Amino acid sequence: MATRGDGAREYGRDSPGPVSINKDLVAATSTPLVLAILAEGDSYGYAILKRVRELSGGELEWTDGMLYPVLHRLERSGFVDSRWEKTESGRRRKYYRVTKDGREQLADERRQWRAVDETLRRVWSALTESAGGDGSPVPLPQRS
Amino acid sequence: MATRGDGAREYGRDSPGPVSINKDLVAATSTPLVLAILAEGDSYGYAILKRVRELSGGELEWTDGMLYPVLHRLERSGFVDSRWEKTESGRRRKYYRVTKDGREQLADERRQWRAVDETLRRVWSALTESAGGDGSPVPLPQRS
DNA sequence: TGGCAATACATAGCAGTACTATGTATAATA
DNA sequence: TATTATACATAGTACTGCTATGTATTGCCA
Repeated sequence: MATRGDGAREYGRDSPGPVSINKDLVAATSTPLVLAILAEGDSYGYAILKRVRELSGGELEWTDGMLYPVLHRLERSGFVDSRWEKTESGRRRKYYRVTKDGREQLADERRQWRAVDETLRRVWSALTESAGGDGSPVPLPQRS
Repeated sequence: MATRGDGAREYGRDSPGPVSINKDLVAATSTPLVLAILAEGDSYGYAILKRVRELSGGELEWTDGMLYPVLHRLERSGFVDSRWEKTESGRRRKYYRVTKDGREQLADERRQWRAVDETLRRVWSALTESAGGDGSPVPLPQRS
């Protein structure tokens, strides 16, 4: 059974603001975030989903349908490998583990993120003076 | 004439490391970065390209072929509007100006970026202890 | 005066892919 | 016995980003 379609509403309700992250940003985040979570220790799909929710304070709501393809892609790329395990209760789980290549990839993703983040901060900082720190409509400071 | 295909190499050479930002991250950056640059003041394609290079210290190398579609999309979405102008020398330029909706969108993009950035920082900070601050292979700290 | 680089904008066309919707299955719980 | 939570998987397509390519003018240098 897939999450979302109904479930998401419930969890998102009480978070500071239902920010709802756009497609592109979600896509840009998935690889570094999954690799980083796996770098904390081996894990499996469902647990990763919960960890993402936890780390983001409920702001990021990934569906299982979007996570598994990411995991498969990472495996095809050699950044993670997987093994099946069985809990005492009999439930099967596929555990993922980050490889050496995966750690290198993670380091590279961080470098990229940093480069972009610094660029954005640089251009935003100038704007911030007129805005109230974070966003909000901005009272048209232009003279042109 | 389109940039890149040869040009990029030249500019990228002396930057700290040719980071080369991946597709997804570039896609996630384009809207907030263009809107922010226009929020500094009205501008046009070629100048925006140079401003991106400048702001990123040469790390981000956008081509004109990818910028113009972004500009057109922003205009279709009502986040910017445009006007033709002519320089003294006779060269025509299309100036873009961020609209009120565009400023709201920019604020929202910043909120999203912040949410995601904080999530990544949270999970990365734990990893950083074992790594050398930024990236580099990481000496396998796991006990499992 | 010829040629190249820089400036300036535009888009066809397709390759690539992210996600929704949907499926299966078991354990726990009410 | 019905529902929720746990657990994984993928077909199919809707979407879109970018490369490659086109046009045109100005300025510079040899």
